[in-house]
Amino acid sequence: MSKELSKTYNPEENEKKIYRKWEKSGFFNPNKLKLKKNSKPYTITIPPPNVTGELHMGHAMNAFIQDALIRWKRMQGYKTLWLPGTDHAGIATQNVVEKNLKKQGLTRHKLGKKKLLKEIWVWKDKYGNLILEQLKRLGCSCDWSRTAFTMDPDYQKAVKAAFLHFYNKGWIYQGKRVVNWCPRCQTSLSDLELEHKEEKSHLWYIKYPLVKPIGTKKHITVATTRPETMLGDTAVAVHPNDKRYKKFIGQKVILPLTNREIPIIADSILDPEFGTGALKVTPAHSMIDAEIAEKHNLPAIQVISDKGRMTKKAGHKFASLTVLDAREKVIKELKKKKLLEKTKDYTHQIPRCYRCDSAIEPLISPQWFLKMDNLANQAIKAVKSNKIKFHPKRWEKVYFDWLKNIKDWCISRQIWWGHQLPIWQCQNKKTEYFASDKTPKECSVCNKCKPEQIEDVLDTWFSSALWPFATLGWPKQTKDLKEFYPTNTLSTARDIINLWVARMIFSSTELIEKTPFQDVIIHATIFAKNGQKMSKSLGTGVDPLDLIEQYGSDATRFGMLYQALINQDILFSEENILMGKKFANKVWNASRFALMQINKEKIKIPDNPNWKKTTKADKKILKQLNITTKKLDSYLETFQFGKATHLLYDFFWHDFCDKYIESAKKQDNAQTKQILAYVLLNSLKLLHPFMPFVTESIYQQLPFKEKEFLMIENWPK
RNA sequence: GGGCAAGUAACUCAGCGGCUAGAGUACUGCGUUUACAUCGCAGGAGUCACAGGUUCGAAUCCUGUCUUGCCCACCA
Repeated sequence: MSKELSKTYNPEENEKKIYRKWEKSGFFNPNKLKLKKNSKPYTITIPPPNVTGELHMGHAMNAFIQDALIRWKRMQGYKTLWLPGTDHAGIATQNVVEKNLKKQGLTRHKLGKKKLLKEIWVWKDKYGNLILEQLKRLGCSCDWSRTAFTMDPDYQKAVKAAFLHFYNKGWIYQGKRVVNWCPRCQTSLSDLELEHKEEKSHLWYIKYPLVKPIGTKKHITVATTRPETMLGDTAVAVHPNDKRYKKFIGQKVILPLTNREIPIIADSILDPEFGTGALKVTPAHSMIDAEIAEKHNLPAIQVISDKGRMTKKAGHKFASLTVLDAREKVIKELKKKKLLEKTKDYTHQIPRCYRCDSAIEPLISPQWFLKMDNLANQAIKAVKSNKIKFHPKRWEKVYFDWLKNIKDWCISRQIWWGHQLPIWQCQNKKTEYFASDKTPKECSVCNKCKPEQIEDVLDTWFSSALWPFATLGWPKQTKDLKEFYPTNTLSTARDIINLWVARMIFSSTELIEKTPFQDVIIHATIFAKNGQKMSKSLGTGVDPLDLIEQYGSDATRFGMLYQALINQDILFSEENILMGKKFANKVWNASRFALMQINKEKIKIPDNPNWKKTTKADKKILKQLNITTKKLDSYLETFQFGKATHLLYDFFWHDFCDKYIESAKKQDNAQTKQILAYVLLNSLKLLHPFMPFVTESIYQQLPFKEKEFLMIENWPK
């Protein structure tokens, strides 16, 4: 009863209670909604957080956006499904568990594969759903009965089905290529899994003596940032039009420290401006060098191992040294031989593992690739044709730029946690493989041996790419898939536009021949107030759950969405959350006042009111309510959450509280109270997607109408 | 090297051709009027990064410059 309403709004008390009621009601589940006959579905699948994860501000922002949308649509009468779940997040999760084991003095190799996987599953069960619990504190109205995980048994079937589809099309192949190798994680990585960091280093100028001197020239000088790789050089390359080197082309040099003879070749890929214009070619340890080597048919000599140490092929002096030690030694030796011409300071971007920050070692190694040309075109088409729209539109450029210059996707990883490739190796002919989604009874290569499945697992994004449809049951033609697919809206962060969004799009167009969603919202990234990335170690990180504890969930949501304008960055300021808290309190108190009036007189609110004899103030507020409703819809249709919250704030605080409530105090007649109640009820509806808890909690106090939940009330028109 | 975005009050941001450039926070003063001091009223606070240009009129459009952040890229 209203008498019991406290003078100030107490979120802590209300929020947990209300959430429990919602869950109990079952209305998060679309099948339990009471709907009109022809109601259309509206589906969002959540970007599945990693099972390593804790909720950060980006998650919170995204969750608020999705929940606001789904609540709005639910009230509009759609059959709404917001499907939650988590991602096994291959390398990321394995690394976290390995780190944990390290504390106990264990490594994955000591433990072995079976035990490590067991450990990871234990970890997943313990912490994996933590983030989903946290989403409940944010008020997310997900259908928890459909919670999915990217390694569920059904999901595994989807992954195999997708893989076999690509395989049978001939798009999956094995290749020996230079890949990004993380010596710590002991696996290959895709280009998107790298982080480039600036590093101060040197450019070393090394003299390679000519076999036959040309005039006074006794050597050719190459410039390199990685002198240790010279031990694996198989050529020196110059630009064909470079006048300085024309007569060198076709000659040979003696590779210092190894005394191998290697040719001087010409390739137009070179930049004559860089260094000396002559490039040492190390096909086993550089992508560009491998490309040159392929054209010129040069051999590759692997001098660095997958552990990041020099191999025997580097020569006995260097074998088993770390890369950095080898570098030092090479330079020392060169100096001794007077073959080091000079050293220059040089700053460059070096690639690092996005999960463990180790320096990446380009390494030649056998890997599995997915051909991208056809798939990339499908992805381009889906957006060019406007079947999928990005909001804001500018992000389409990022998407197109990547797809236009795409390379084949290296999908194999040498870790243990993930979906093992359904590829089997013939034990008689070890270079022969075949694919099968079940353990094969016999070898389809030799028909004799017992084939073995290869150890590699899939890039974690291969399975994430199937998320919107695998969670609904694909490849089975389930009821859910028929009803809720394609989904409507995807909301996510800009850093996974290519890593994830693009791959979902082509996976869907290829496997299901439908685009997976219509609208892609790329929400602003949240930075600390100083403009830097939020970081725990720098103490600039903000935990959304701390905010919720301090200000309440509604306040946090409202304050954050208030900042969600079309910008691409948000410098987080807590003042906005404070504003949200004050606003929640204002809503609470305006309602408290209205309730006092209404309760006295047992007011009923007509659904389609036909007011008699309205005053100027009455007319004004009713008109403003109408305008606000229409504007709000138009903002939400274009995903402008910031504008929506600004609008509601101004309407409720200034038009309704400051003006109308004040004049209502003076008017004091039965109809005024009805109007007061009517405007309040409709305001609560409009506010609900942005402040679900406090609005629901007030709604539960309203003395009129048969009612269940504000969550499923009719959206005002 | 290429791209994107941003520079407006002390802070975080609106405004994007025409009202004395606005909001929240912070600040100052005054307020116990049947919701709310998490409030109300009033107030101070800004060469709208800089320089040119278009226009009757520019924070807003164009050109250039500077500063900052982010992304992409095989310059060894």
